[in-house]
Amino acid sequence: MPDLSDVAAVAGVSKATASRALNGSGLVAAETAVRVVAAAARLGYVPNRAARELARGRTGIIAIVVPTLDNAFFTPIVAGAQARAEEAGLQLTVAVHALGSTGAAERLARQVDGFLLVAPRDSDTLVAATGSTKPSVLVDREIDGMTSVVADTATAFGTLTSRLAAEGHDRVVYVGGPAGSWQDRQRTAAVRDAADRAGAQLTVLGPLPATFAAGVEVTPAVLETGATAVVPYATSIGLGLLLALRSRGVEVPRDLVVSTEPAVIEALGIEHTPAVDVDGEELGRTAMDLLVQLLDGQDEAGRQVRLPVPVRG
Amino acid sequence: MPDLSDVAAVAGVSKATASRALNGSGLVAAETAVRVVAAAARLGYVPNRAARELARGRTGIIAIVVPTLDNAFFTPIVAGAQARAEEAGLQLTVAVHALGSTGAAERLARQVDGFLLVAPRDSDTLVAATGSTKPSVLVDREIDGMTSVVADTATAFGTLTSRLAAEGHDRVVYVGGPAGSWQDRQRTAAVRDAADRAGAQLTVLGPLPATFAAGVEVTPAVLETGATAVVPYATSIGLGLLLALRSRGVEVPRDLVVSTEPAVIEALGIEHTPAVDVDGEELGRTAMDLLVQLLDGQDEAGRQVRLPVPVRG
DNA sequence: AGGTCCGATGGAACCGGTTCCATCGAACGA
DNA sequence: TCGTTCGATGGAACCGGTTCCATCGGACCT
Repeated sequence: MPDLSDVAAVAGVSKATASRALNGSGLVAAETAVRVVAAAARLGYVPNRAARELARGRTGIIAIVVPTLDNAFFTPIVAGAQARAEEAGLQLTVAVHALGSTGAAERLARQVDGFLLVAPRDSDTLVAATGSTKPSVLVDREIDGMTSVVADTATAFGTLTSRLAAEGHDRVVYVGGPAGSWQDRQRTAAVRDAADRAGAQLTVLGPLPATFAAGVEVTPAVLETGATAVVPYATSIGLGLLLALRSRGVEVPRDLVVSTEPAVIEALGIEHTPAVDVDGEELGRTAMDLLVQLLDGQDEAGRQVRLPVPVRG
Repeated sequence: MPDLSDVAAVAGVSKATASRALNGSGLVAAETAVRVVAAAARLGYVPNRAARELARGRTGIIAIVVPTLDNAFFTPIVAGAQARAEEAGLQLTVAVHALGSTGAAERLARQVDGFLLVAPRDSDTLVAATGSTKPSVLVDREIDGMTSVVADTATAFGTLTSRLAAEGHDRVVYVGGPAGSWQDRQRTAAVRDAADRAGAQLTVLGPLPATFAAGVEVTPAVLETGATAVVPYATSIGLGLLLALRSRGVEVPRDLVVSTEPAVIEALGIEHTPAVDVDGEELGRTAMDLLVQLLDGQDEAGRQVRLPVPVRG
């Protein structure tokens, strides 16, 4: 395995210069830099991560903490963050719900440069505590003083509800998401507000996990309300609902309107069913961008970004 | 931040002894060890990962390479592997489909101690090449000479097909999985074999991605075959199929039998629909166990484990 | 009682980079 | 023309552990 000394020797310079040349510090003469880079390429030199970490005092690793992997909503976020991390020369390690477990977050904090906290369901104080150990960016949750990026689904859910009401649905059900979910609280408030404003009657069900099975299971409760439109917290719930409704012979969207993922609605040939469309990858990318800026000291903690969410259909 | 020297100083021993005591090498006097451990605890000492890696020449990181995160089947595998990794004091980093992309696998290889290659869809030679850079365990694929663990779904799919045929279904459709999938090849062969043996007519559709949307989209083709039973490659495909069939007024399982995830079948109140039940977490755990044994030199590469897969319903 | 062997421990080299500080030469100004 | 300054480079310390090798003292053997 070639070594920095090997590269330096081949290029005819010292380790110090070789290091500077390869990291683009700009303090090396242009032609020297070229020579070093060429030598590195020829030898197939790959820097030793551990040595670099030790010398720099930084790990180059970012932890992305998600509450669960069950929810398909999180995977595009991870993918988006991953893509940006790679561009920035950072590694991403996925941790599932480390905040609650005793000491896990503290231990993790020593091994990473920063956190991406995705939709944590813990208390504000606990989240803030974790966030203060290392530069952190919140995703899909806002807490004063912490940098965050959220999909503005609350507004979208409000719009959706207003539109349904305008189309004549005067009894609406909102099927809520996981307990402790900040987004669920925002959406519930927005839906309630829109329903009140339009004079529609609203029933709120939940909390329940954002899974297909939960959607299937909640169906009887939904039908009991006598509502003609359903707004589910997540796509997965909506799909379970849809399948269970069809299985019971309820025609969608004639008898009941369910809003869910546009792609599936289209594939099923359902028309006139409005739905919200969240771009998870964009969320992940933005979060990582914000974190990189924090790490570089280009930005102070506390910035709050809201990505607009279109309502389609 | 307390240092190993600090711990040593407090315990009244040298760095060397402190190191040995904390790593349980057994070469330290019992009482000395106790003293060191106590000192470390009191100071809140946490070893510096980078320094340890550099000195040991090992990273303590395992990469789990999955072809995509779209497929819900992979998340329990990751979760299972993660759990075992934690127990073994290893970190797990998730990489999406790094094998194909140029040089990505080589770069990754330098930063990890081993690979968990989950259902890779590349050629045998490419997979073997990656596997030879570091100790590796294949999941849901077998290649001669490489350690692997697979869910024996081929047998389960065969059993399933036989059972369907025995129940009177003489026209069966197998809806195949992703292109290049080893499991898909195994299952196709097993299903074909069982169908032939039972004298049933078999149509094979695919390849297609293991997604809900794909299940919805393939439905017309399934109905065209005139079959009375469908065996889908994955649960997600089965669910899409189920929803689309119900949407078209096809009664399941009266008019058509679809085999998919037991939990959902139960929730929908469908009876008499056999299905295979893969334990992804177990797969992940076993894979990590095998890898740990490889790393410890307790085992030679090449061992092949097959986990039995029950057919339920 | 003297020599040998072994267990416990300390000193120091080493892993492979980064970066501070010193040095050197050339260009520039007086 | 000589001194000053600045850019480029090299030497060496350092990051924080691990581990080889040497040392030391006590128990055991003859």
